[in-house]
Amino acid sequence: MDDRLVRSVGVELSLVTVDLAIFTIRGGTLMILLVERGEEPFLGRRALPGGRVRSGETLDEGARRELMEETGIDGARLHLEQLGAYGDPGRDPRGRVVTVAYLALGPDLPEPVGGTDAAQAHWIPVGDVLEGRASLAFDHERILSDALERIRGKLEYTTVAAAFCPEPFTLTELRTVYEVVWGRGLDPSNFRRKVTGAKGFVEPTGDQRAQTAGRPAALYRRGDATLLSPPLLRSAP
Amino acid sequence: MDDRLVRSVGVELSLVTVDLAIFTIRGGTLMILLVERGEEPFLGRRALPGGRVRSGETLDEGARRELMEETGIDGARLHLEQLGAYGDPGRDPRGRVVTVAYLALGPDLPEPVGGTDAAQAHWIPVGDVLEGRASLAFDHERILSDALERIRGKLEYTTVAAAFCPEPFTLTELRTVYEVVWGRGLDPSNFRRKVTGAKGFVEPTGDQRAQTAGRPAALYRRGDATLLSPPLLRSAP
DNA sequence: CCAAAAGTGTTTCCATTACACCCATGA
DNA sequence: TCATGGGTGTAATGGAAACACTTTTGG
Repeated sequence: MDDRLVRSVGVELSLVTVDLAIFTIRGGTLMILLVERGEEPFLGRRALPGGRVRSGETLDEGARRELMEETGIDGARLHLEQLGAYGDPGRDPRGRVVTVAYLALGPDLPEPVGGTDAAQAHWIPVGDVLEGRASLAFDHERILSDALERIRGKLEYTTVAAAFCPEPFTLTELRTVYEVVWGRGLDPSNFRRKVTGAKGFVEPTGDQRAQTAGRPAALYRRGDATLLSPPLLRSAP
Repeated sequence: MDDRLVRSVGVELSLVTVDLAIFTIRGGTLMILLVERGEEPFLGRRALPGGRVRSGETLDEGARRELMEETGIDGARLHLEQLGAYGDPGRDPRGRVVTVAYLALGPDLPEPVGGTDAAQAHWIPVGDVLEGRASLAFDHERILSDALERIRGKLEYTTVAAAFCPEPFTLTELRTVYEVVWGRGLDPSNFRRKVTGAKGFVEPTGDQRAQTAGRPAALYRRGDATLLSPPLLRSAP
């Protein structure tokens, strides 16, 4: 985008983009999907997938389209919600770019096979980014930490945790979601009571899954409820 | 904004605005600050105050500036937080306008004396709008109801309720905030225990305030804490 | 002294915690 | 039969709900 061009039209216009913070859990680790930038600025640096919003689409539609284009993931299967707008004047060296960040959660998703964009997407442990072992383009680290904080909070009073589990799932798998996101162990028996007692959180399928060892676990699918009340608090009392 | 102009520059550019949902409580009623539009589209219709984001400022700064310009309120004294971005293609008949909505809460604020804009701002009961007795421009009714739902939720697990109270305040005043926003009565004695027991929610000033009748109430000011844990749930159990 | 509003005490109830224990399966 | 993980039972804890009761003021 040419900054002079924008000034010439008389009113301040901005480029509006969507950026996606897509999370999944693989092997007991919380992962974020990042692309390697194929152009300036921040060429070669990792970034959240995203792109321009097109003229006919809503912001949500733009987010789903970018999700598909950059990662090959069908947004219909994911939990997708808006996180917020980020528009500091200095966040993009090319000029004013306002981005609307989205938060997406999905069950163990495949390693994306190069989207239509040249950029290749990869799953990276969230810890690697937050502890400084990988630095992101633009203000994407800020977006990532806001997204993570949002998830941590939402696990308390909603049923979104189930969005991380491929159906059908066991209660241990669901509990692992909480443990990985909160970085804290939960008592299996109390967790079970809470989840099965909350109407509409999970529905038993009636089937079981055999493990390599131990008693087979009952299988569940997601229920209709989205809110969890009373909440399941993360604070250790 | 001229739609053809925007198309002519080759990439999709948008007008980015901020809109403010500013709430206060006056006389036991939750009020929202609305302006009467002085220009097309929606001329004469009520709308949330707001305006264009300027090139050098952050979104937050733009929100505070518009707050000052349109209402004469100094944003430093208010709780102000971003609500989210609204960018449906049809939301403004002039073309694509993405707005970043902000939520502001303040203690019984004065009736604004006409800002720099021609539009005059007035406090309107939120109920009048939500029950259809006043209809708003653009998608501002949607923004208003999202803002209200955000406040209702935030009262549960944060101390923002105190932002509605002019300091110093009594616990009855603080409780009234909850009752007005939630539309439900709370037990005064249990409320008192909860609030005074939560570290950093309110600090006693040591003073008292005499009422027209009854025992004088102790006065408090806001404490340092922003989070309230365990939360104060709105659901009647 | 009475009404009104602030503030305290107490009992009951319910959810969560912590932890002991039982169950079902593979090796 | 033993190790392993799934699942149940239960007593102790702590917060919240309900409501009776006391205190302090103005009329």
